[in-house]
Amino acid sequence: MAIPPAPILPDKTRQRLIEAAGEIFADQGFHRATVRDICARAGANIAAVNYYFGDKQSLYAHALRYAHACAFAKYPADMGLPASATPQAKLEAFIRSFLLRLLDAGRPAWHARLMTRELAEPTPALDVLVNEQIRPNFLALNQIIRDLLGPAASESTLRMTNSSVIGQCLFYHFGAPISSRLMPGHPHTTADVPALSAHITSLTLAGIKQMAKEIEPRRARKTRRRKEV
Amino acid sequence: MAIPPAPILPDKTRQRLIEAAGEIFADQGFHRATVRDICARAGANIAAVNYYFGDKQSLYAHALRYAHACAFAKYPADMGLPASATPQAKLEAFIRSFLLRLLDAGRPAWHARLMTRELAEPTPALDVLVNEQIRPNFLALNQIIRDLLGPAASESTLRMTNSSVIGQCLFYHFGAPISSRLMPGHPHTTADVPALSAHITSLTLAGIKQMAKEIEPRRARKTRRRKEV
DNA sequence: GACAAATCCAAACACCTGTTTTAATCTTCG
DNA sequence: CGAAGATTAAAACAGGTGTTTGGATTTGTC
Repeated sequence: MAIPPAPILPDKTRQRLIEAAGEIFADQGFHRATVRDICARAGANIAAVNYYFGDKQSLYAHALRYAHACAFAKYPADMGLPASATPQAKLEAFIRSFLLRLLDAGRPAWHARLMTRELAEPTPALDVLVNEQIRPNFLALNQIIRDLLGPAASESTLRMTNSSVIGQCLFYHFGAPISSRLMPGHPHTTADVPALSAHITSLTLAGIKQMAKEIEPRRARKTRRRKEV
Repeated sequence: MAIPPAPILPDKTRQRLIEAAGEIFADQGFHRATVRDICARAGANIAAVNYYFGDKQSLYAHALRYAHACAFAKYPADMGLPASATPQAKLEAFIRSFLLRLLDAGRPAWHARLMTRELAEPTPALDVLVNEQIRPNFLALNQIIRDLLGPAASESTLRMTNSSVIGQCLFYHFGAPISSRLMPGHPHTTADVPALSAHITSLTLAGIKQMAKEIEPRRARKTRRRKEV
């Protein structure tokens, strides 16, 4: 279960296969990527993938899980914020870590690209990924937004606001093929993350503030009079 | 250039090939889809794709363009709004038409799925699609948001707000594989579009309003005093 | 150093792919 | 009708795929 956070063990063939697979699956896709290419890049024989993983699909599943674990290890969703932080700060941290994972071009840069492919064509590996890694993250965001919206907000409002946050973040990776064609010369990197996360956070907070206001027009004045911290 | 808006000509092999191709490419992906499957579904011989389109890639390009044209013909971006409508109304129409194109499960339901795959792995066909169909739509949104933000807003603010709108919309199609696993039993259809577009519009407008306020703290009072229509 | 297990290797297997070829059939129209 | 052209059909082609095999090599352990 515990996956090494700094996984540079250049000697182990199995590990080299996982990393080569992540890289090649990410920019070729599952079907176009060939085990021959993967083994060549890993410096291993063609039979190695069968020896260590059984088949190509299983190797893919391992690569996907590994990439995600690396990305979350590098940029944890709470960015080290204490539990006592304000919901606003937590939301900003969530968004920032999300964007960093999506835009980082560092070591496991394939993480986001693998995810994109998984969304275009889900494989069985997605189910375990959602349950093991995505769901806890999702629930954390849910709680942050619930704190901001207040208890009076409906479940559907909560869900939609959730989707708005995630959608805004994802677009900076997903939409890249279109953005780069519409506006060449404006590729996004981790250097842009502070500005992007500030924008998404403030836009979302403004929306949430208005929703909260619309929802509880006849609540006790007291709760409305105290401006949020 | 003009593509028939109601393209049910059951007899023409070429047209049947395009439609079968759109369907199969959409749920198999370019590489996994086989010309044998496509021809079988179209009731044509294997050599037909070579006869009519030259090769598989060219057939794919035709199917992609056709699907997009159908979707925009069914749900035009301005939803029939007059040019004199308020920017707020135009924004709502843009978002609503966007969501309808993404969530419609009607005849060319492959449109959005083909697009998802194109984003995961762009092909040469994406370049012409962006230039012919996506760019005009993008510029229209740009203008709407510029009208809402005011002339003082920076280009980067404009771009980011743009991305926020598109990202929120796209997520309801893109994120479906994850949403359906996180929250089974809440699939989105065109029936949800009014609620979704209302949410996205109001959240975005609240964000824009606040940005406009932050940008021009020392402008002539007159422009700020008149509430927007 | 010797034995056994783990690992690696080159080759072959069985299958599926997009594409082409060659001929048969249908359509069009003088 | 009947020839010219457009369309369809069946089969084969050439290449690439994941996977398996059986033996060589390395590694770990006494």
